Amino acid sequence: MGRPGCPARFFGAGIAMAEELNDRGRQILEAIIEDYIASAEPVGSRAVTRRHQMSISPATVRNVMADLEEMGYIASPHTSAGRVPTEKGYRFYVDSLLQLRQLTRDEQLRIEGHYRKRGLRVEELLQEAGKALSAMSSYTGIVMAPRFTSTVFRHIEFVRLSQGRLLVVFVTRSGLVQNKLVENSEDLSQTELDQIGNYLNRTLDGLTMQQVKARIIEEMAQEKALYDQLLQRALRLSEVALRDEPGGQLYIEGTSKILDQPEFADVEKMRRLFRAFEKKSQLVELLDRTQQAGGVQIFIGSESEHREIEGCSLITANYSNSLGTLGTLGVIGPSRMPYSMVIPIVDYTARLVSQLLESEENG
Amino acid sequence: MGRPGCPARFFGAGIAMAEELNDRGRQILEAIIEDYIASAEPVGSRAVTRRHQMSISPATVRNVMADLEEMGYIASPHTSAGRVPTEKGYRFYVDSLLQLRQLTRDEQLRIEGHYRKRGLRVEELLQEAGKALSAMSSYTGIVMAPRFTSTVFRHIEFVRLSQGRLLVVFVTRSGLVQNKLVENSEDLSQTELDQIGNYLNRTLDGLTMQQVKARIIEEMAQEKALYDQLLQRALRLSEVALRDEPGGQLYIEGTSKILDQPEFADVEKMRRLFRAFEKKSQLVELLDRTQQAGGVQIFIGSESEHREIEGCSLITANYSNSLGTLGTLGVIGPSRMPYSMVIPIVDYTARLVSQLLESEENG
DNA sequence: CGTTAGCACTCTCGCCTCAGGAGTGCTAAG
DNA sequence: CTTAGCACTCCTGAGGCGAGAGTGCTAACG
Repeated sequence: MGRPGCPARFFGAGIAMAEELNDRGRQILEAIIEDYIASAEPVGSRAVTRRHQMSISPATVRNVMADLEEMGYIASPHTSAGRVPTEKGYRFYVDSLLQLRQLTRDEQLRIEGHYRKRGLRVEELLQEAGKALSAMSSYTGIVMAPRFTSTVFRHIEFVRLSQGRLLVVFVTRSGLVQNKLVENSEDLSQTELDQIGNYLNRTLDGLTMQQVKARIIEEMAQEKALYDQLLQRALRLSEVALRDEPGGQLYIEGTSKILDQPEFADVEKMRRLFRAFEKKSQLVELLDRTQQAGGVQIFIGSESEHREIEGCSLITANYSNSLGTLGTLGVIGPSRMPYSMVIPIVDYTARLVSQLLESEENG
Repeated sequence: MGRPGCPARFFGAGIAMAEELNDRGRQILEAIIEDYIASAEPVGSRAVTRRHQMSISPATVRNVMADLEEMGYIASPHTSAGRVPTEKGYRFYVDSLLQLRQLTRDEQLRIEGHYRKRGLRVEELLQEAGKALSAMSSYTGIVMAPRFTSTVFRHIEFVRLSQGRLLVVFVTRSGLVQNKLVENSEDLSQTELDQIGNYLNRTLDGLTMQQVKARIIEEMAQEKALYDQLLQRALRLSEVALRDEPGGQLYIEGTSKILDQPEFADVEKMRRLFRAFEKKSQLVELLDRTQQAGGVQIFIGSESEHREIEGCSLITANYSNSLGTLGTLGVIGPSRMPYSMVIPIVDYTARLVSQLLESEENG
């Protein structure tokens, strides 16, 4: 990333493909894809020669295009239209042909401008990131809040709401607040809850949530818990509170940008996509899968195995702190997307968000 | 509400109109509107006589329709199409003609079913309400979280994040959690913050946020604050924390339902509407205005003074606790909407949410 | 005087045709 | 292997046409 002039390699693979294609083939495929990205219209053989000043005739291009079609990189909507890239075509383009643009200083500043406001809470920061992604790319921005397990414990608080019902409030070191309702058969007074809270705050400060969980299970197994009622209660309560962690909050910004894309003039396609936006769980699952790998990842169309986002691509990157990956953010738009532009935007945003969160943690 | 067979009167007014129209005129207007609501297609004179078994001829109906058109209740898209209700027509219908349906027991149960899950936090409850509204009405559900000022203070907590930056977490009695980042020139230790928190929790429990604010200002004016450093800090901190209250969170559910409506086959209209959904601030403002009045309120088209939702109607009701109005919820859909059905749904949901929140508060 | 039947008129909509244009694949020549 | 030429296919938009729906007007009717 950030090395202009150097083709990148992304999630998914087109290893064998490179062999099949000679230099001219690649060049023509690139021309077709870039023209199509720019115009959203099928690209004919003449357009290729004209726009890219190649020293070959349209007829030659046609021969090559026929080969490309047979290999599955492009397809024609009907006999006498030009050619349109297939998913395989985009994949090859992204893996082997794409020259990433360097963001200009001005673009960087525009992205950073979204975070200028003082006193942004983490939630607001993430939402702003979504807006920034959308505004810069003209597509839909997606930001997944940090996975709970990867955050660092800072504070816990138990608030008694009513008989047996209490609210557990967690604060992470970066200032992310999450809360959970717990129904507890044993009705503890607020004073008792405060004691428990104090104990846990003293004990757990600075651990990751994962470590917190491990610690609690470990301590529960130890014998001394049996004799110390406060400890016992504290462990039981926090175990319940941590049992099923809150699902990663998802921020989706700029959905209306999708309406501007010509490929979604078809209402049915659009409806599917919007349904997908509403059913966030699937997206969360998809984004979750990207968390293993680092760097920028690209899903093209059906590679994501979600039919709802047919014809769409998803570009994601992780943001992280010194301890590791926190969450994922990215852009979703039509497969016909200026990757050379959007990829650096996503990449830069991820770095920026990482930085900002890091600085929040360290003040 | 809930008195079937009894025309209702809603926000906005058609006072003088009732005089202009004789019984037959009303009957025909009602027939036109109901047919149009059912079919989304212009209604002709024959359709009126046929579907509603009137003992008058189409020619007579035509005469009446011409009058209705002149009075501005209906309009024709072009010379030889049927008639379509105007905003004024809908308004008159809603104010004077509409017979509200009683929800069946089954429908009530279906609404209630959305809240069956145990351990719903307030945030989740409100989101579920949005989903329920959308699912029951087939339009878009909107729920505005309680205005901060009208909630009841339960707990406050200050968490030090880093040098001079701290997070204030409020919990309301119903279990709503809100947090705010405060930059404080004086760097207080966590122990000091805890002291301050304890003090405020003892002092403010059970007051509404409005009262809390008043109390703080009052105490700040008193002399004793000058001599007690803890008190002084507590007051100053909480004043900062309360300074500009967090804007009411807005839950919008079921936006994709809009895509199913024939009136939004026009992409441009749809785009405007989705933009409006994204710019939540306008909607919040609109909903805010409804908070003064009680009961169910109806905005038809441009009555809301927001061009974005042209062709749409908004049906809202407040939910409340024993102390007064908390927030607003409702449904947004095309003006061509089965009001007799949607109004009871909104009304019932508002009552249900009020009840559920009330029971949360009292356990 | 209100109501109704009849009728000419208007407008939309779907369907067809037709010409123009774009782009292809094939063939044969360079 | 490349290229020019050409016949062919298919989409697109314009224009024309008939069917259908619905209207407004007029004149007759009770």
